[in-house]
Amino acid sequence: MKPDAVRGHLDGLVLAVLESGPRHGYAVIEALHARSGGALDLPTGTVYPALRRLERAGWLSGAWSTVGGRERRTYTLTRAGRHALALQRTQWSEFRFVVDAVLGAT
Amino acid sequence: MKPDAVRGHLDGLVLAVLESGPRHGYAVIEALHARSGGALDLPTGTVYPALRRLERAGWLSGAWSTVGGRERRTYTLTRAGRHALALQRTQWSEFRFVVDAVLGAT
DNA sequence: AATCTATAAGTAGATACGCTACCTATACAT
DNA sequence: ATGTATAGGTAGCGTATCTACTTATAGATT
Repeated sequence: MKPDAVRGHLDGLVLAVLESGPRHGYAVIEALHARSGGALDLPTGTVYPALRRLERAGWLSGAWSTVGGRERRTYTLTRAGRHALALQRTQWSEFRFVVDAVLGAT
Repeated sequence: MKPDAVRGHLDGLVLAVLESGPRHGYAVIEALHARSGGALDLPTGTVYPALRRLERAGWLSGAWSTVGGRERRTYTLTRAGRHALALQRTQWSEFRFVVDAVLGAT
């Protein structure tokens, strides 16, 4: 997987793994890794800023807690986030269709 | 189609429309538009620099000609370009699979 | 005791690339 | 004379992702 491929699609991916329940950043990275069959191994420097960005956008709400002596920031999908996720899915669907058509996905 | 979606995938799209034969830049834009069912309407400021970049990479070879009083730069897919296109296709295939898996393309 | 690994959060800065907004020019239709 | 389609291009912006780094705790290993 070339580095820049996820660009423009990361938001949807992050929102999707938070759909099944709240997670903290590190767990989001692990979930992306797991659900992609190991293909996605995104660095913290990519995911943490993305989570903050999505929080600023009102799609996630973040809350601090302490678990096992470690600080965690747990993110929960907001109602707006659910709508955003739905939009991301339709946009992905359209994009996939377009690229398939042009690329000649035989 | 949101602006940045094609990022990281444009090269493959351009190479793909040149697979069926040489085209000049303007015709590449039109071909992308047509083959995407109108979804892709990429500005010259996106496509022209991309063509130059692909030429520098050795994937295209460009040549000037004059048709109907207008200057044209016609781009032809090189052998390396064909290999690059094949690679782009497999990478797209993988990427699509991964995003589908994470996004839960139900 | 010291070191390593896993877990957990983050920031700073660089890079790349697509986009916006321009400019130039010819042919042809209005 | 103006507008539209065709054809080429550049300059600079924005920003999302990546690289590389820091800080910290818990537990395992040496």
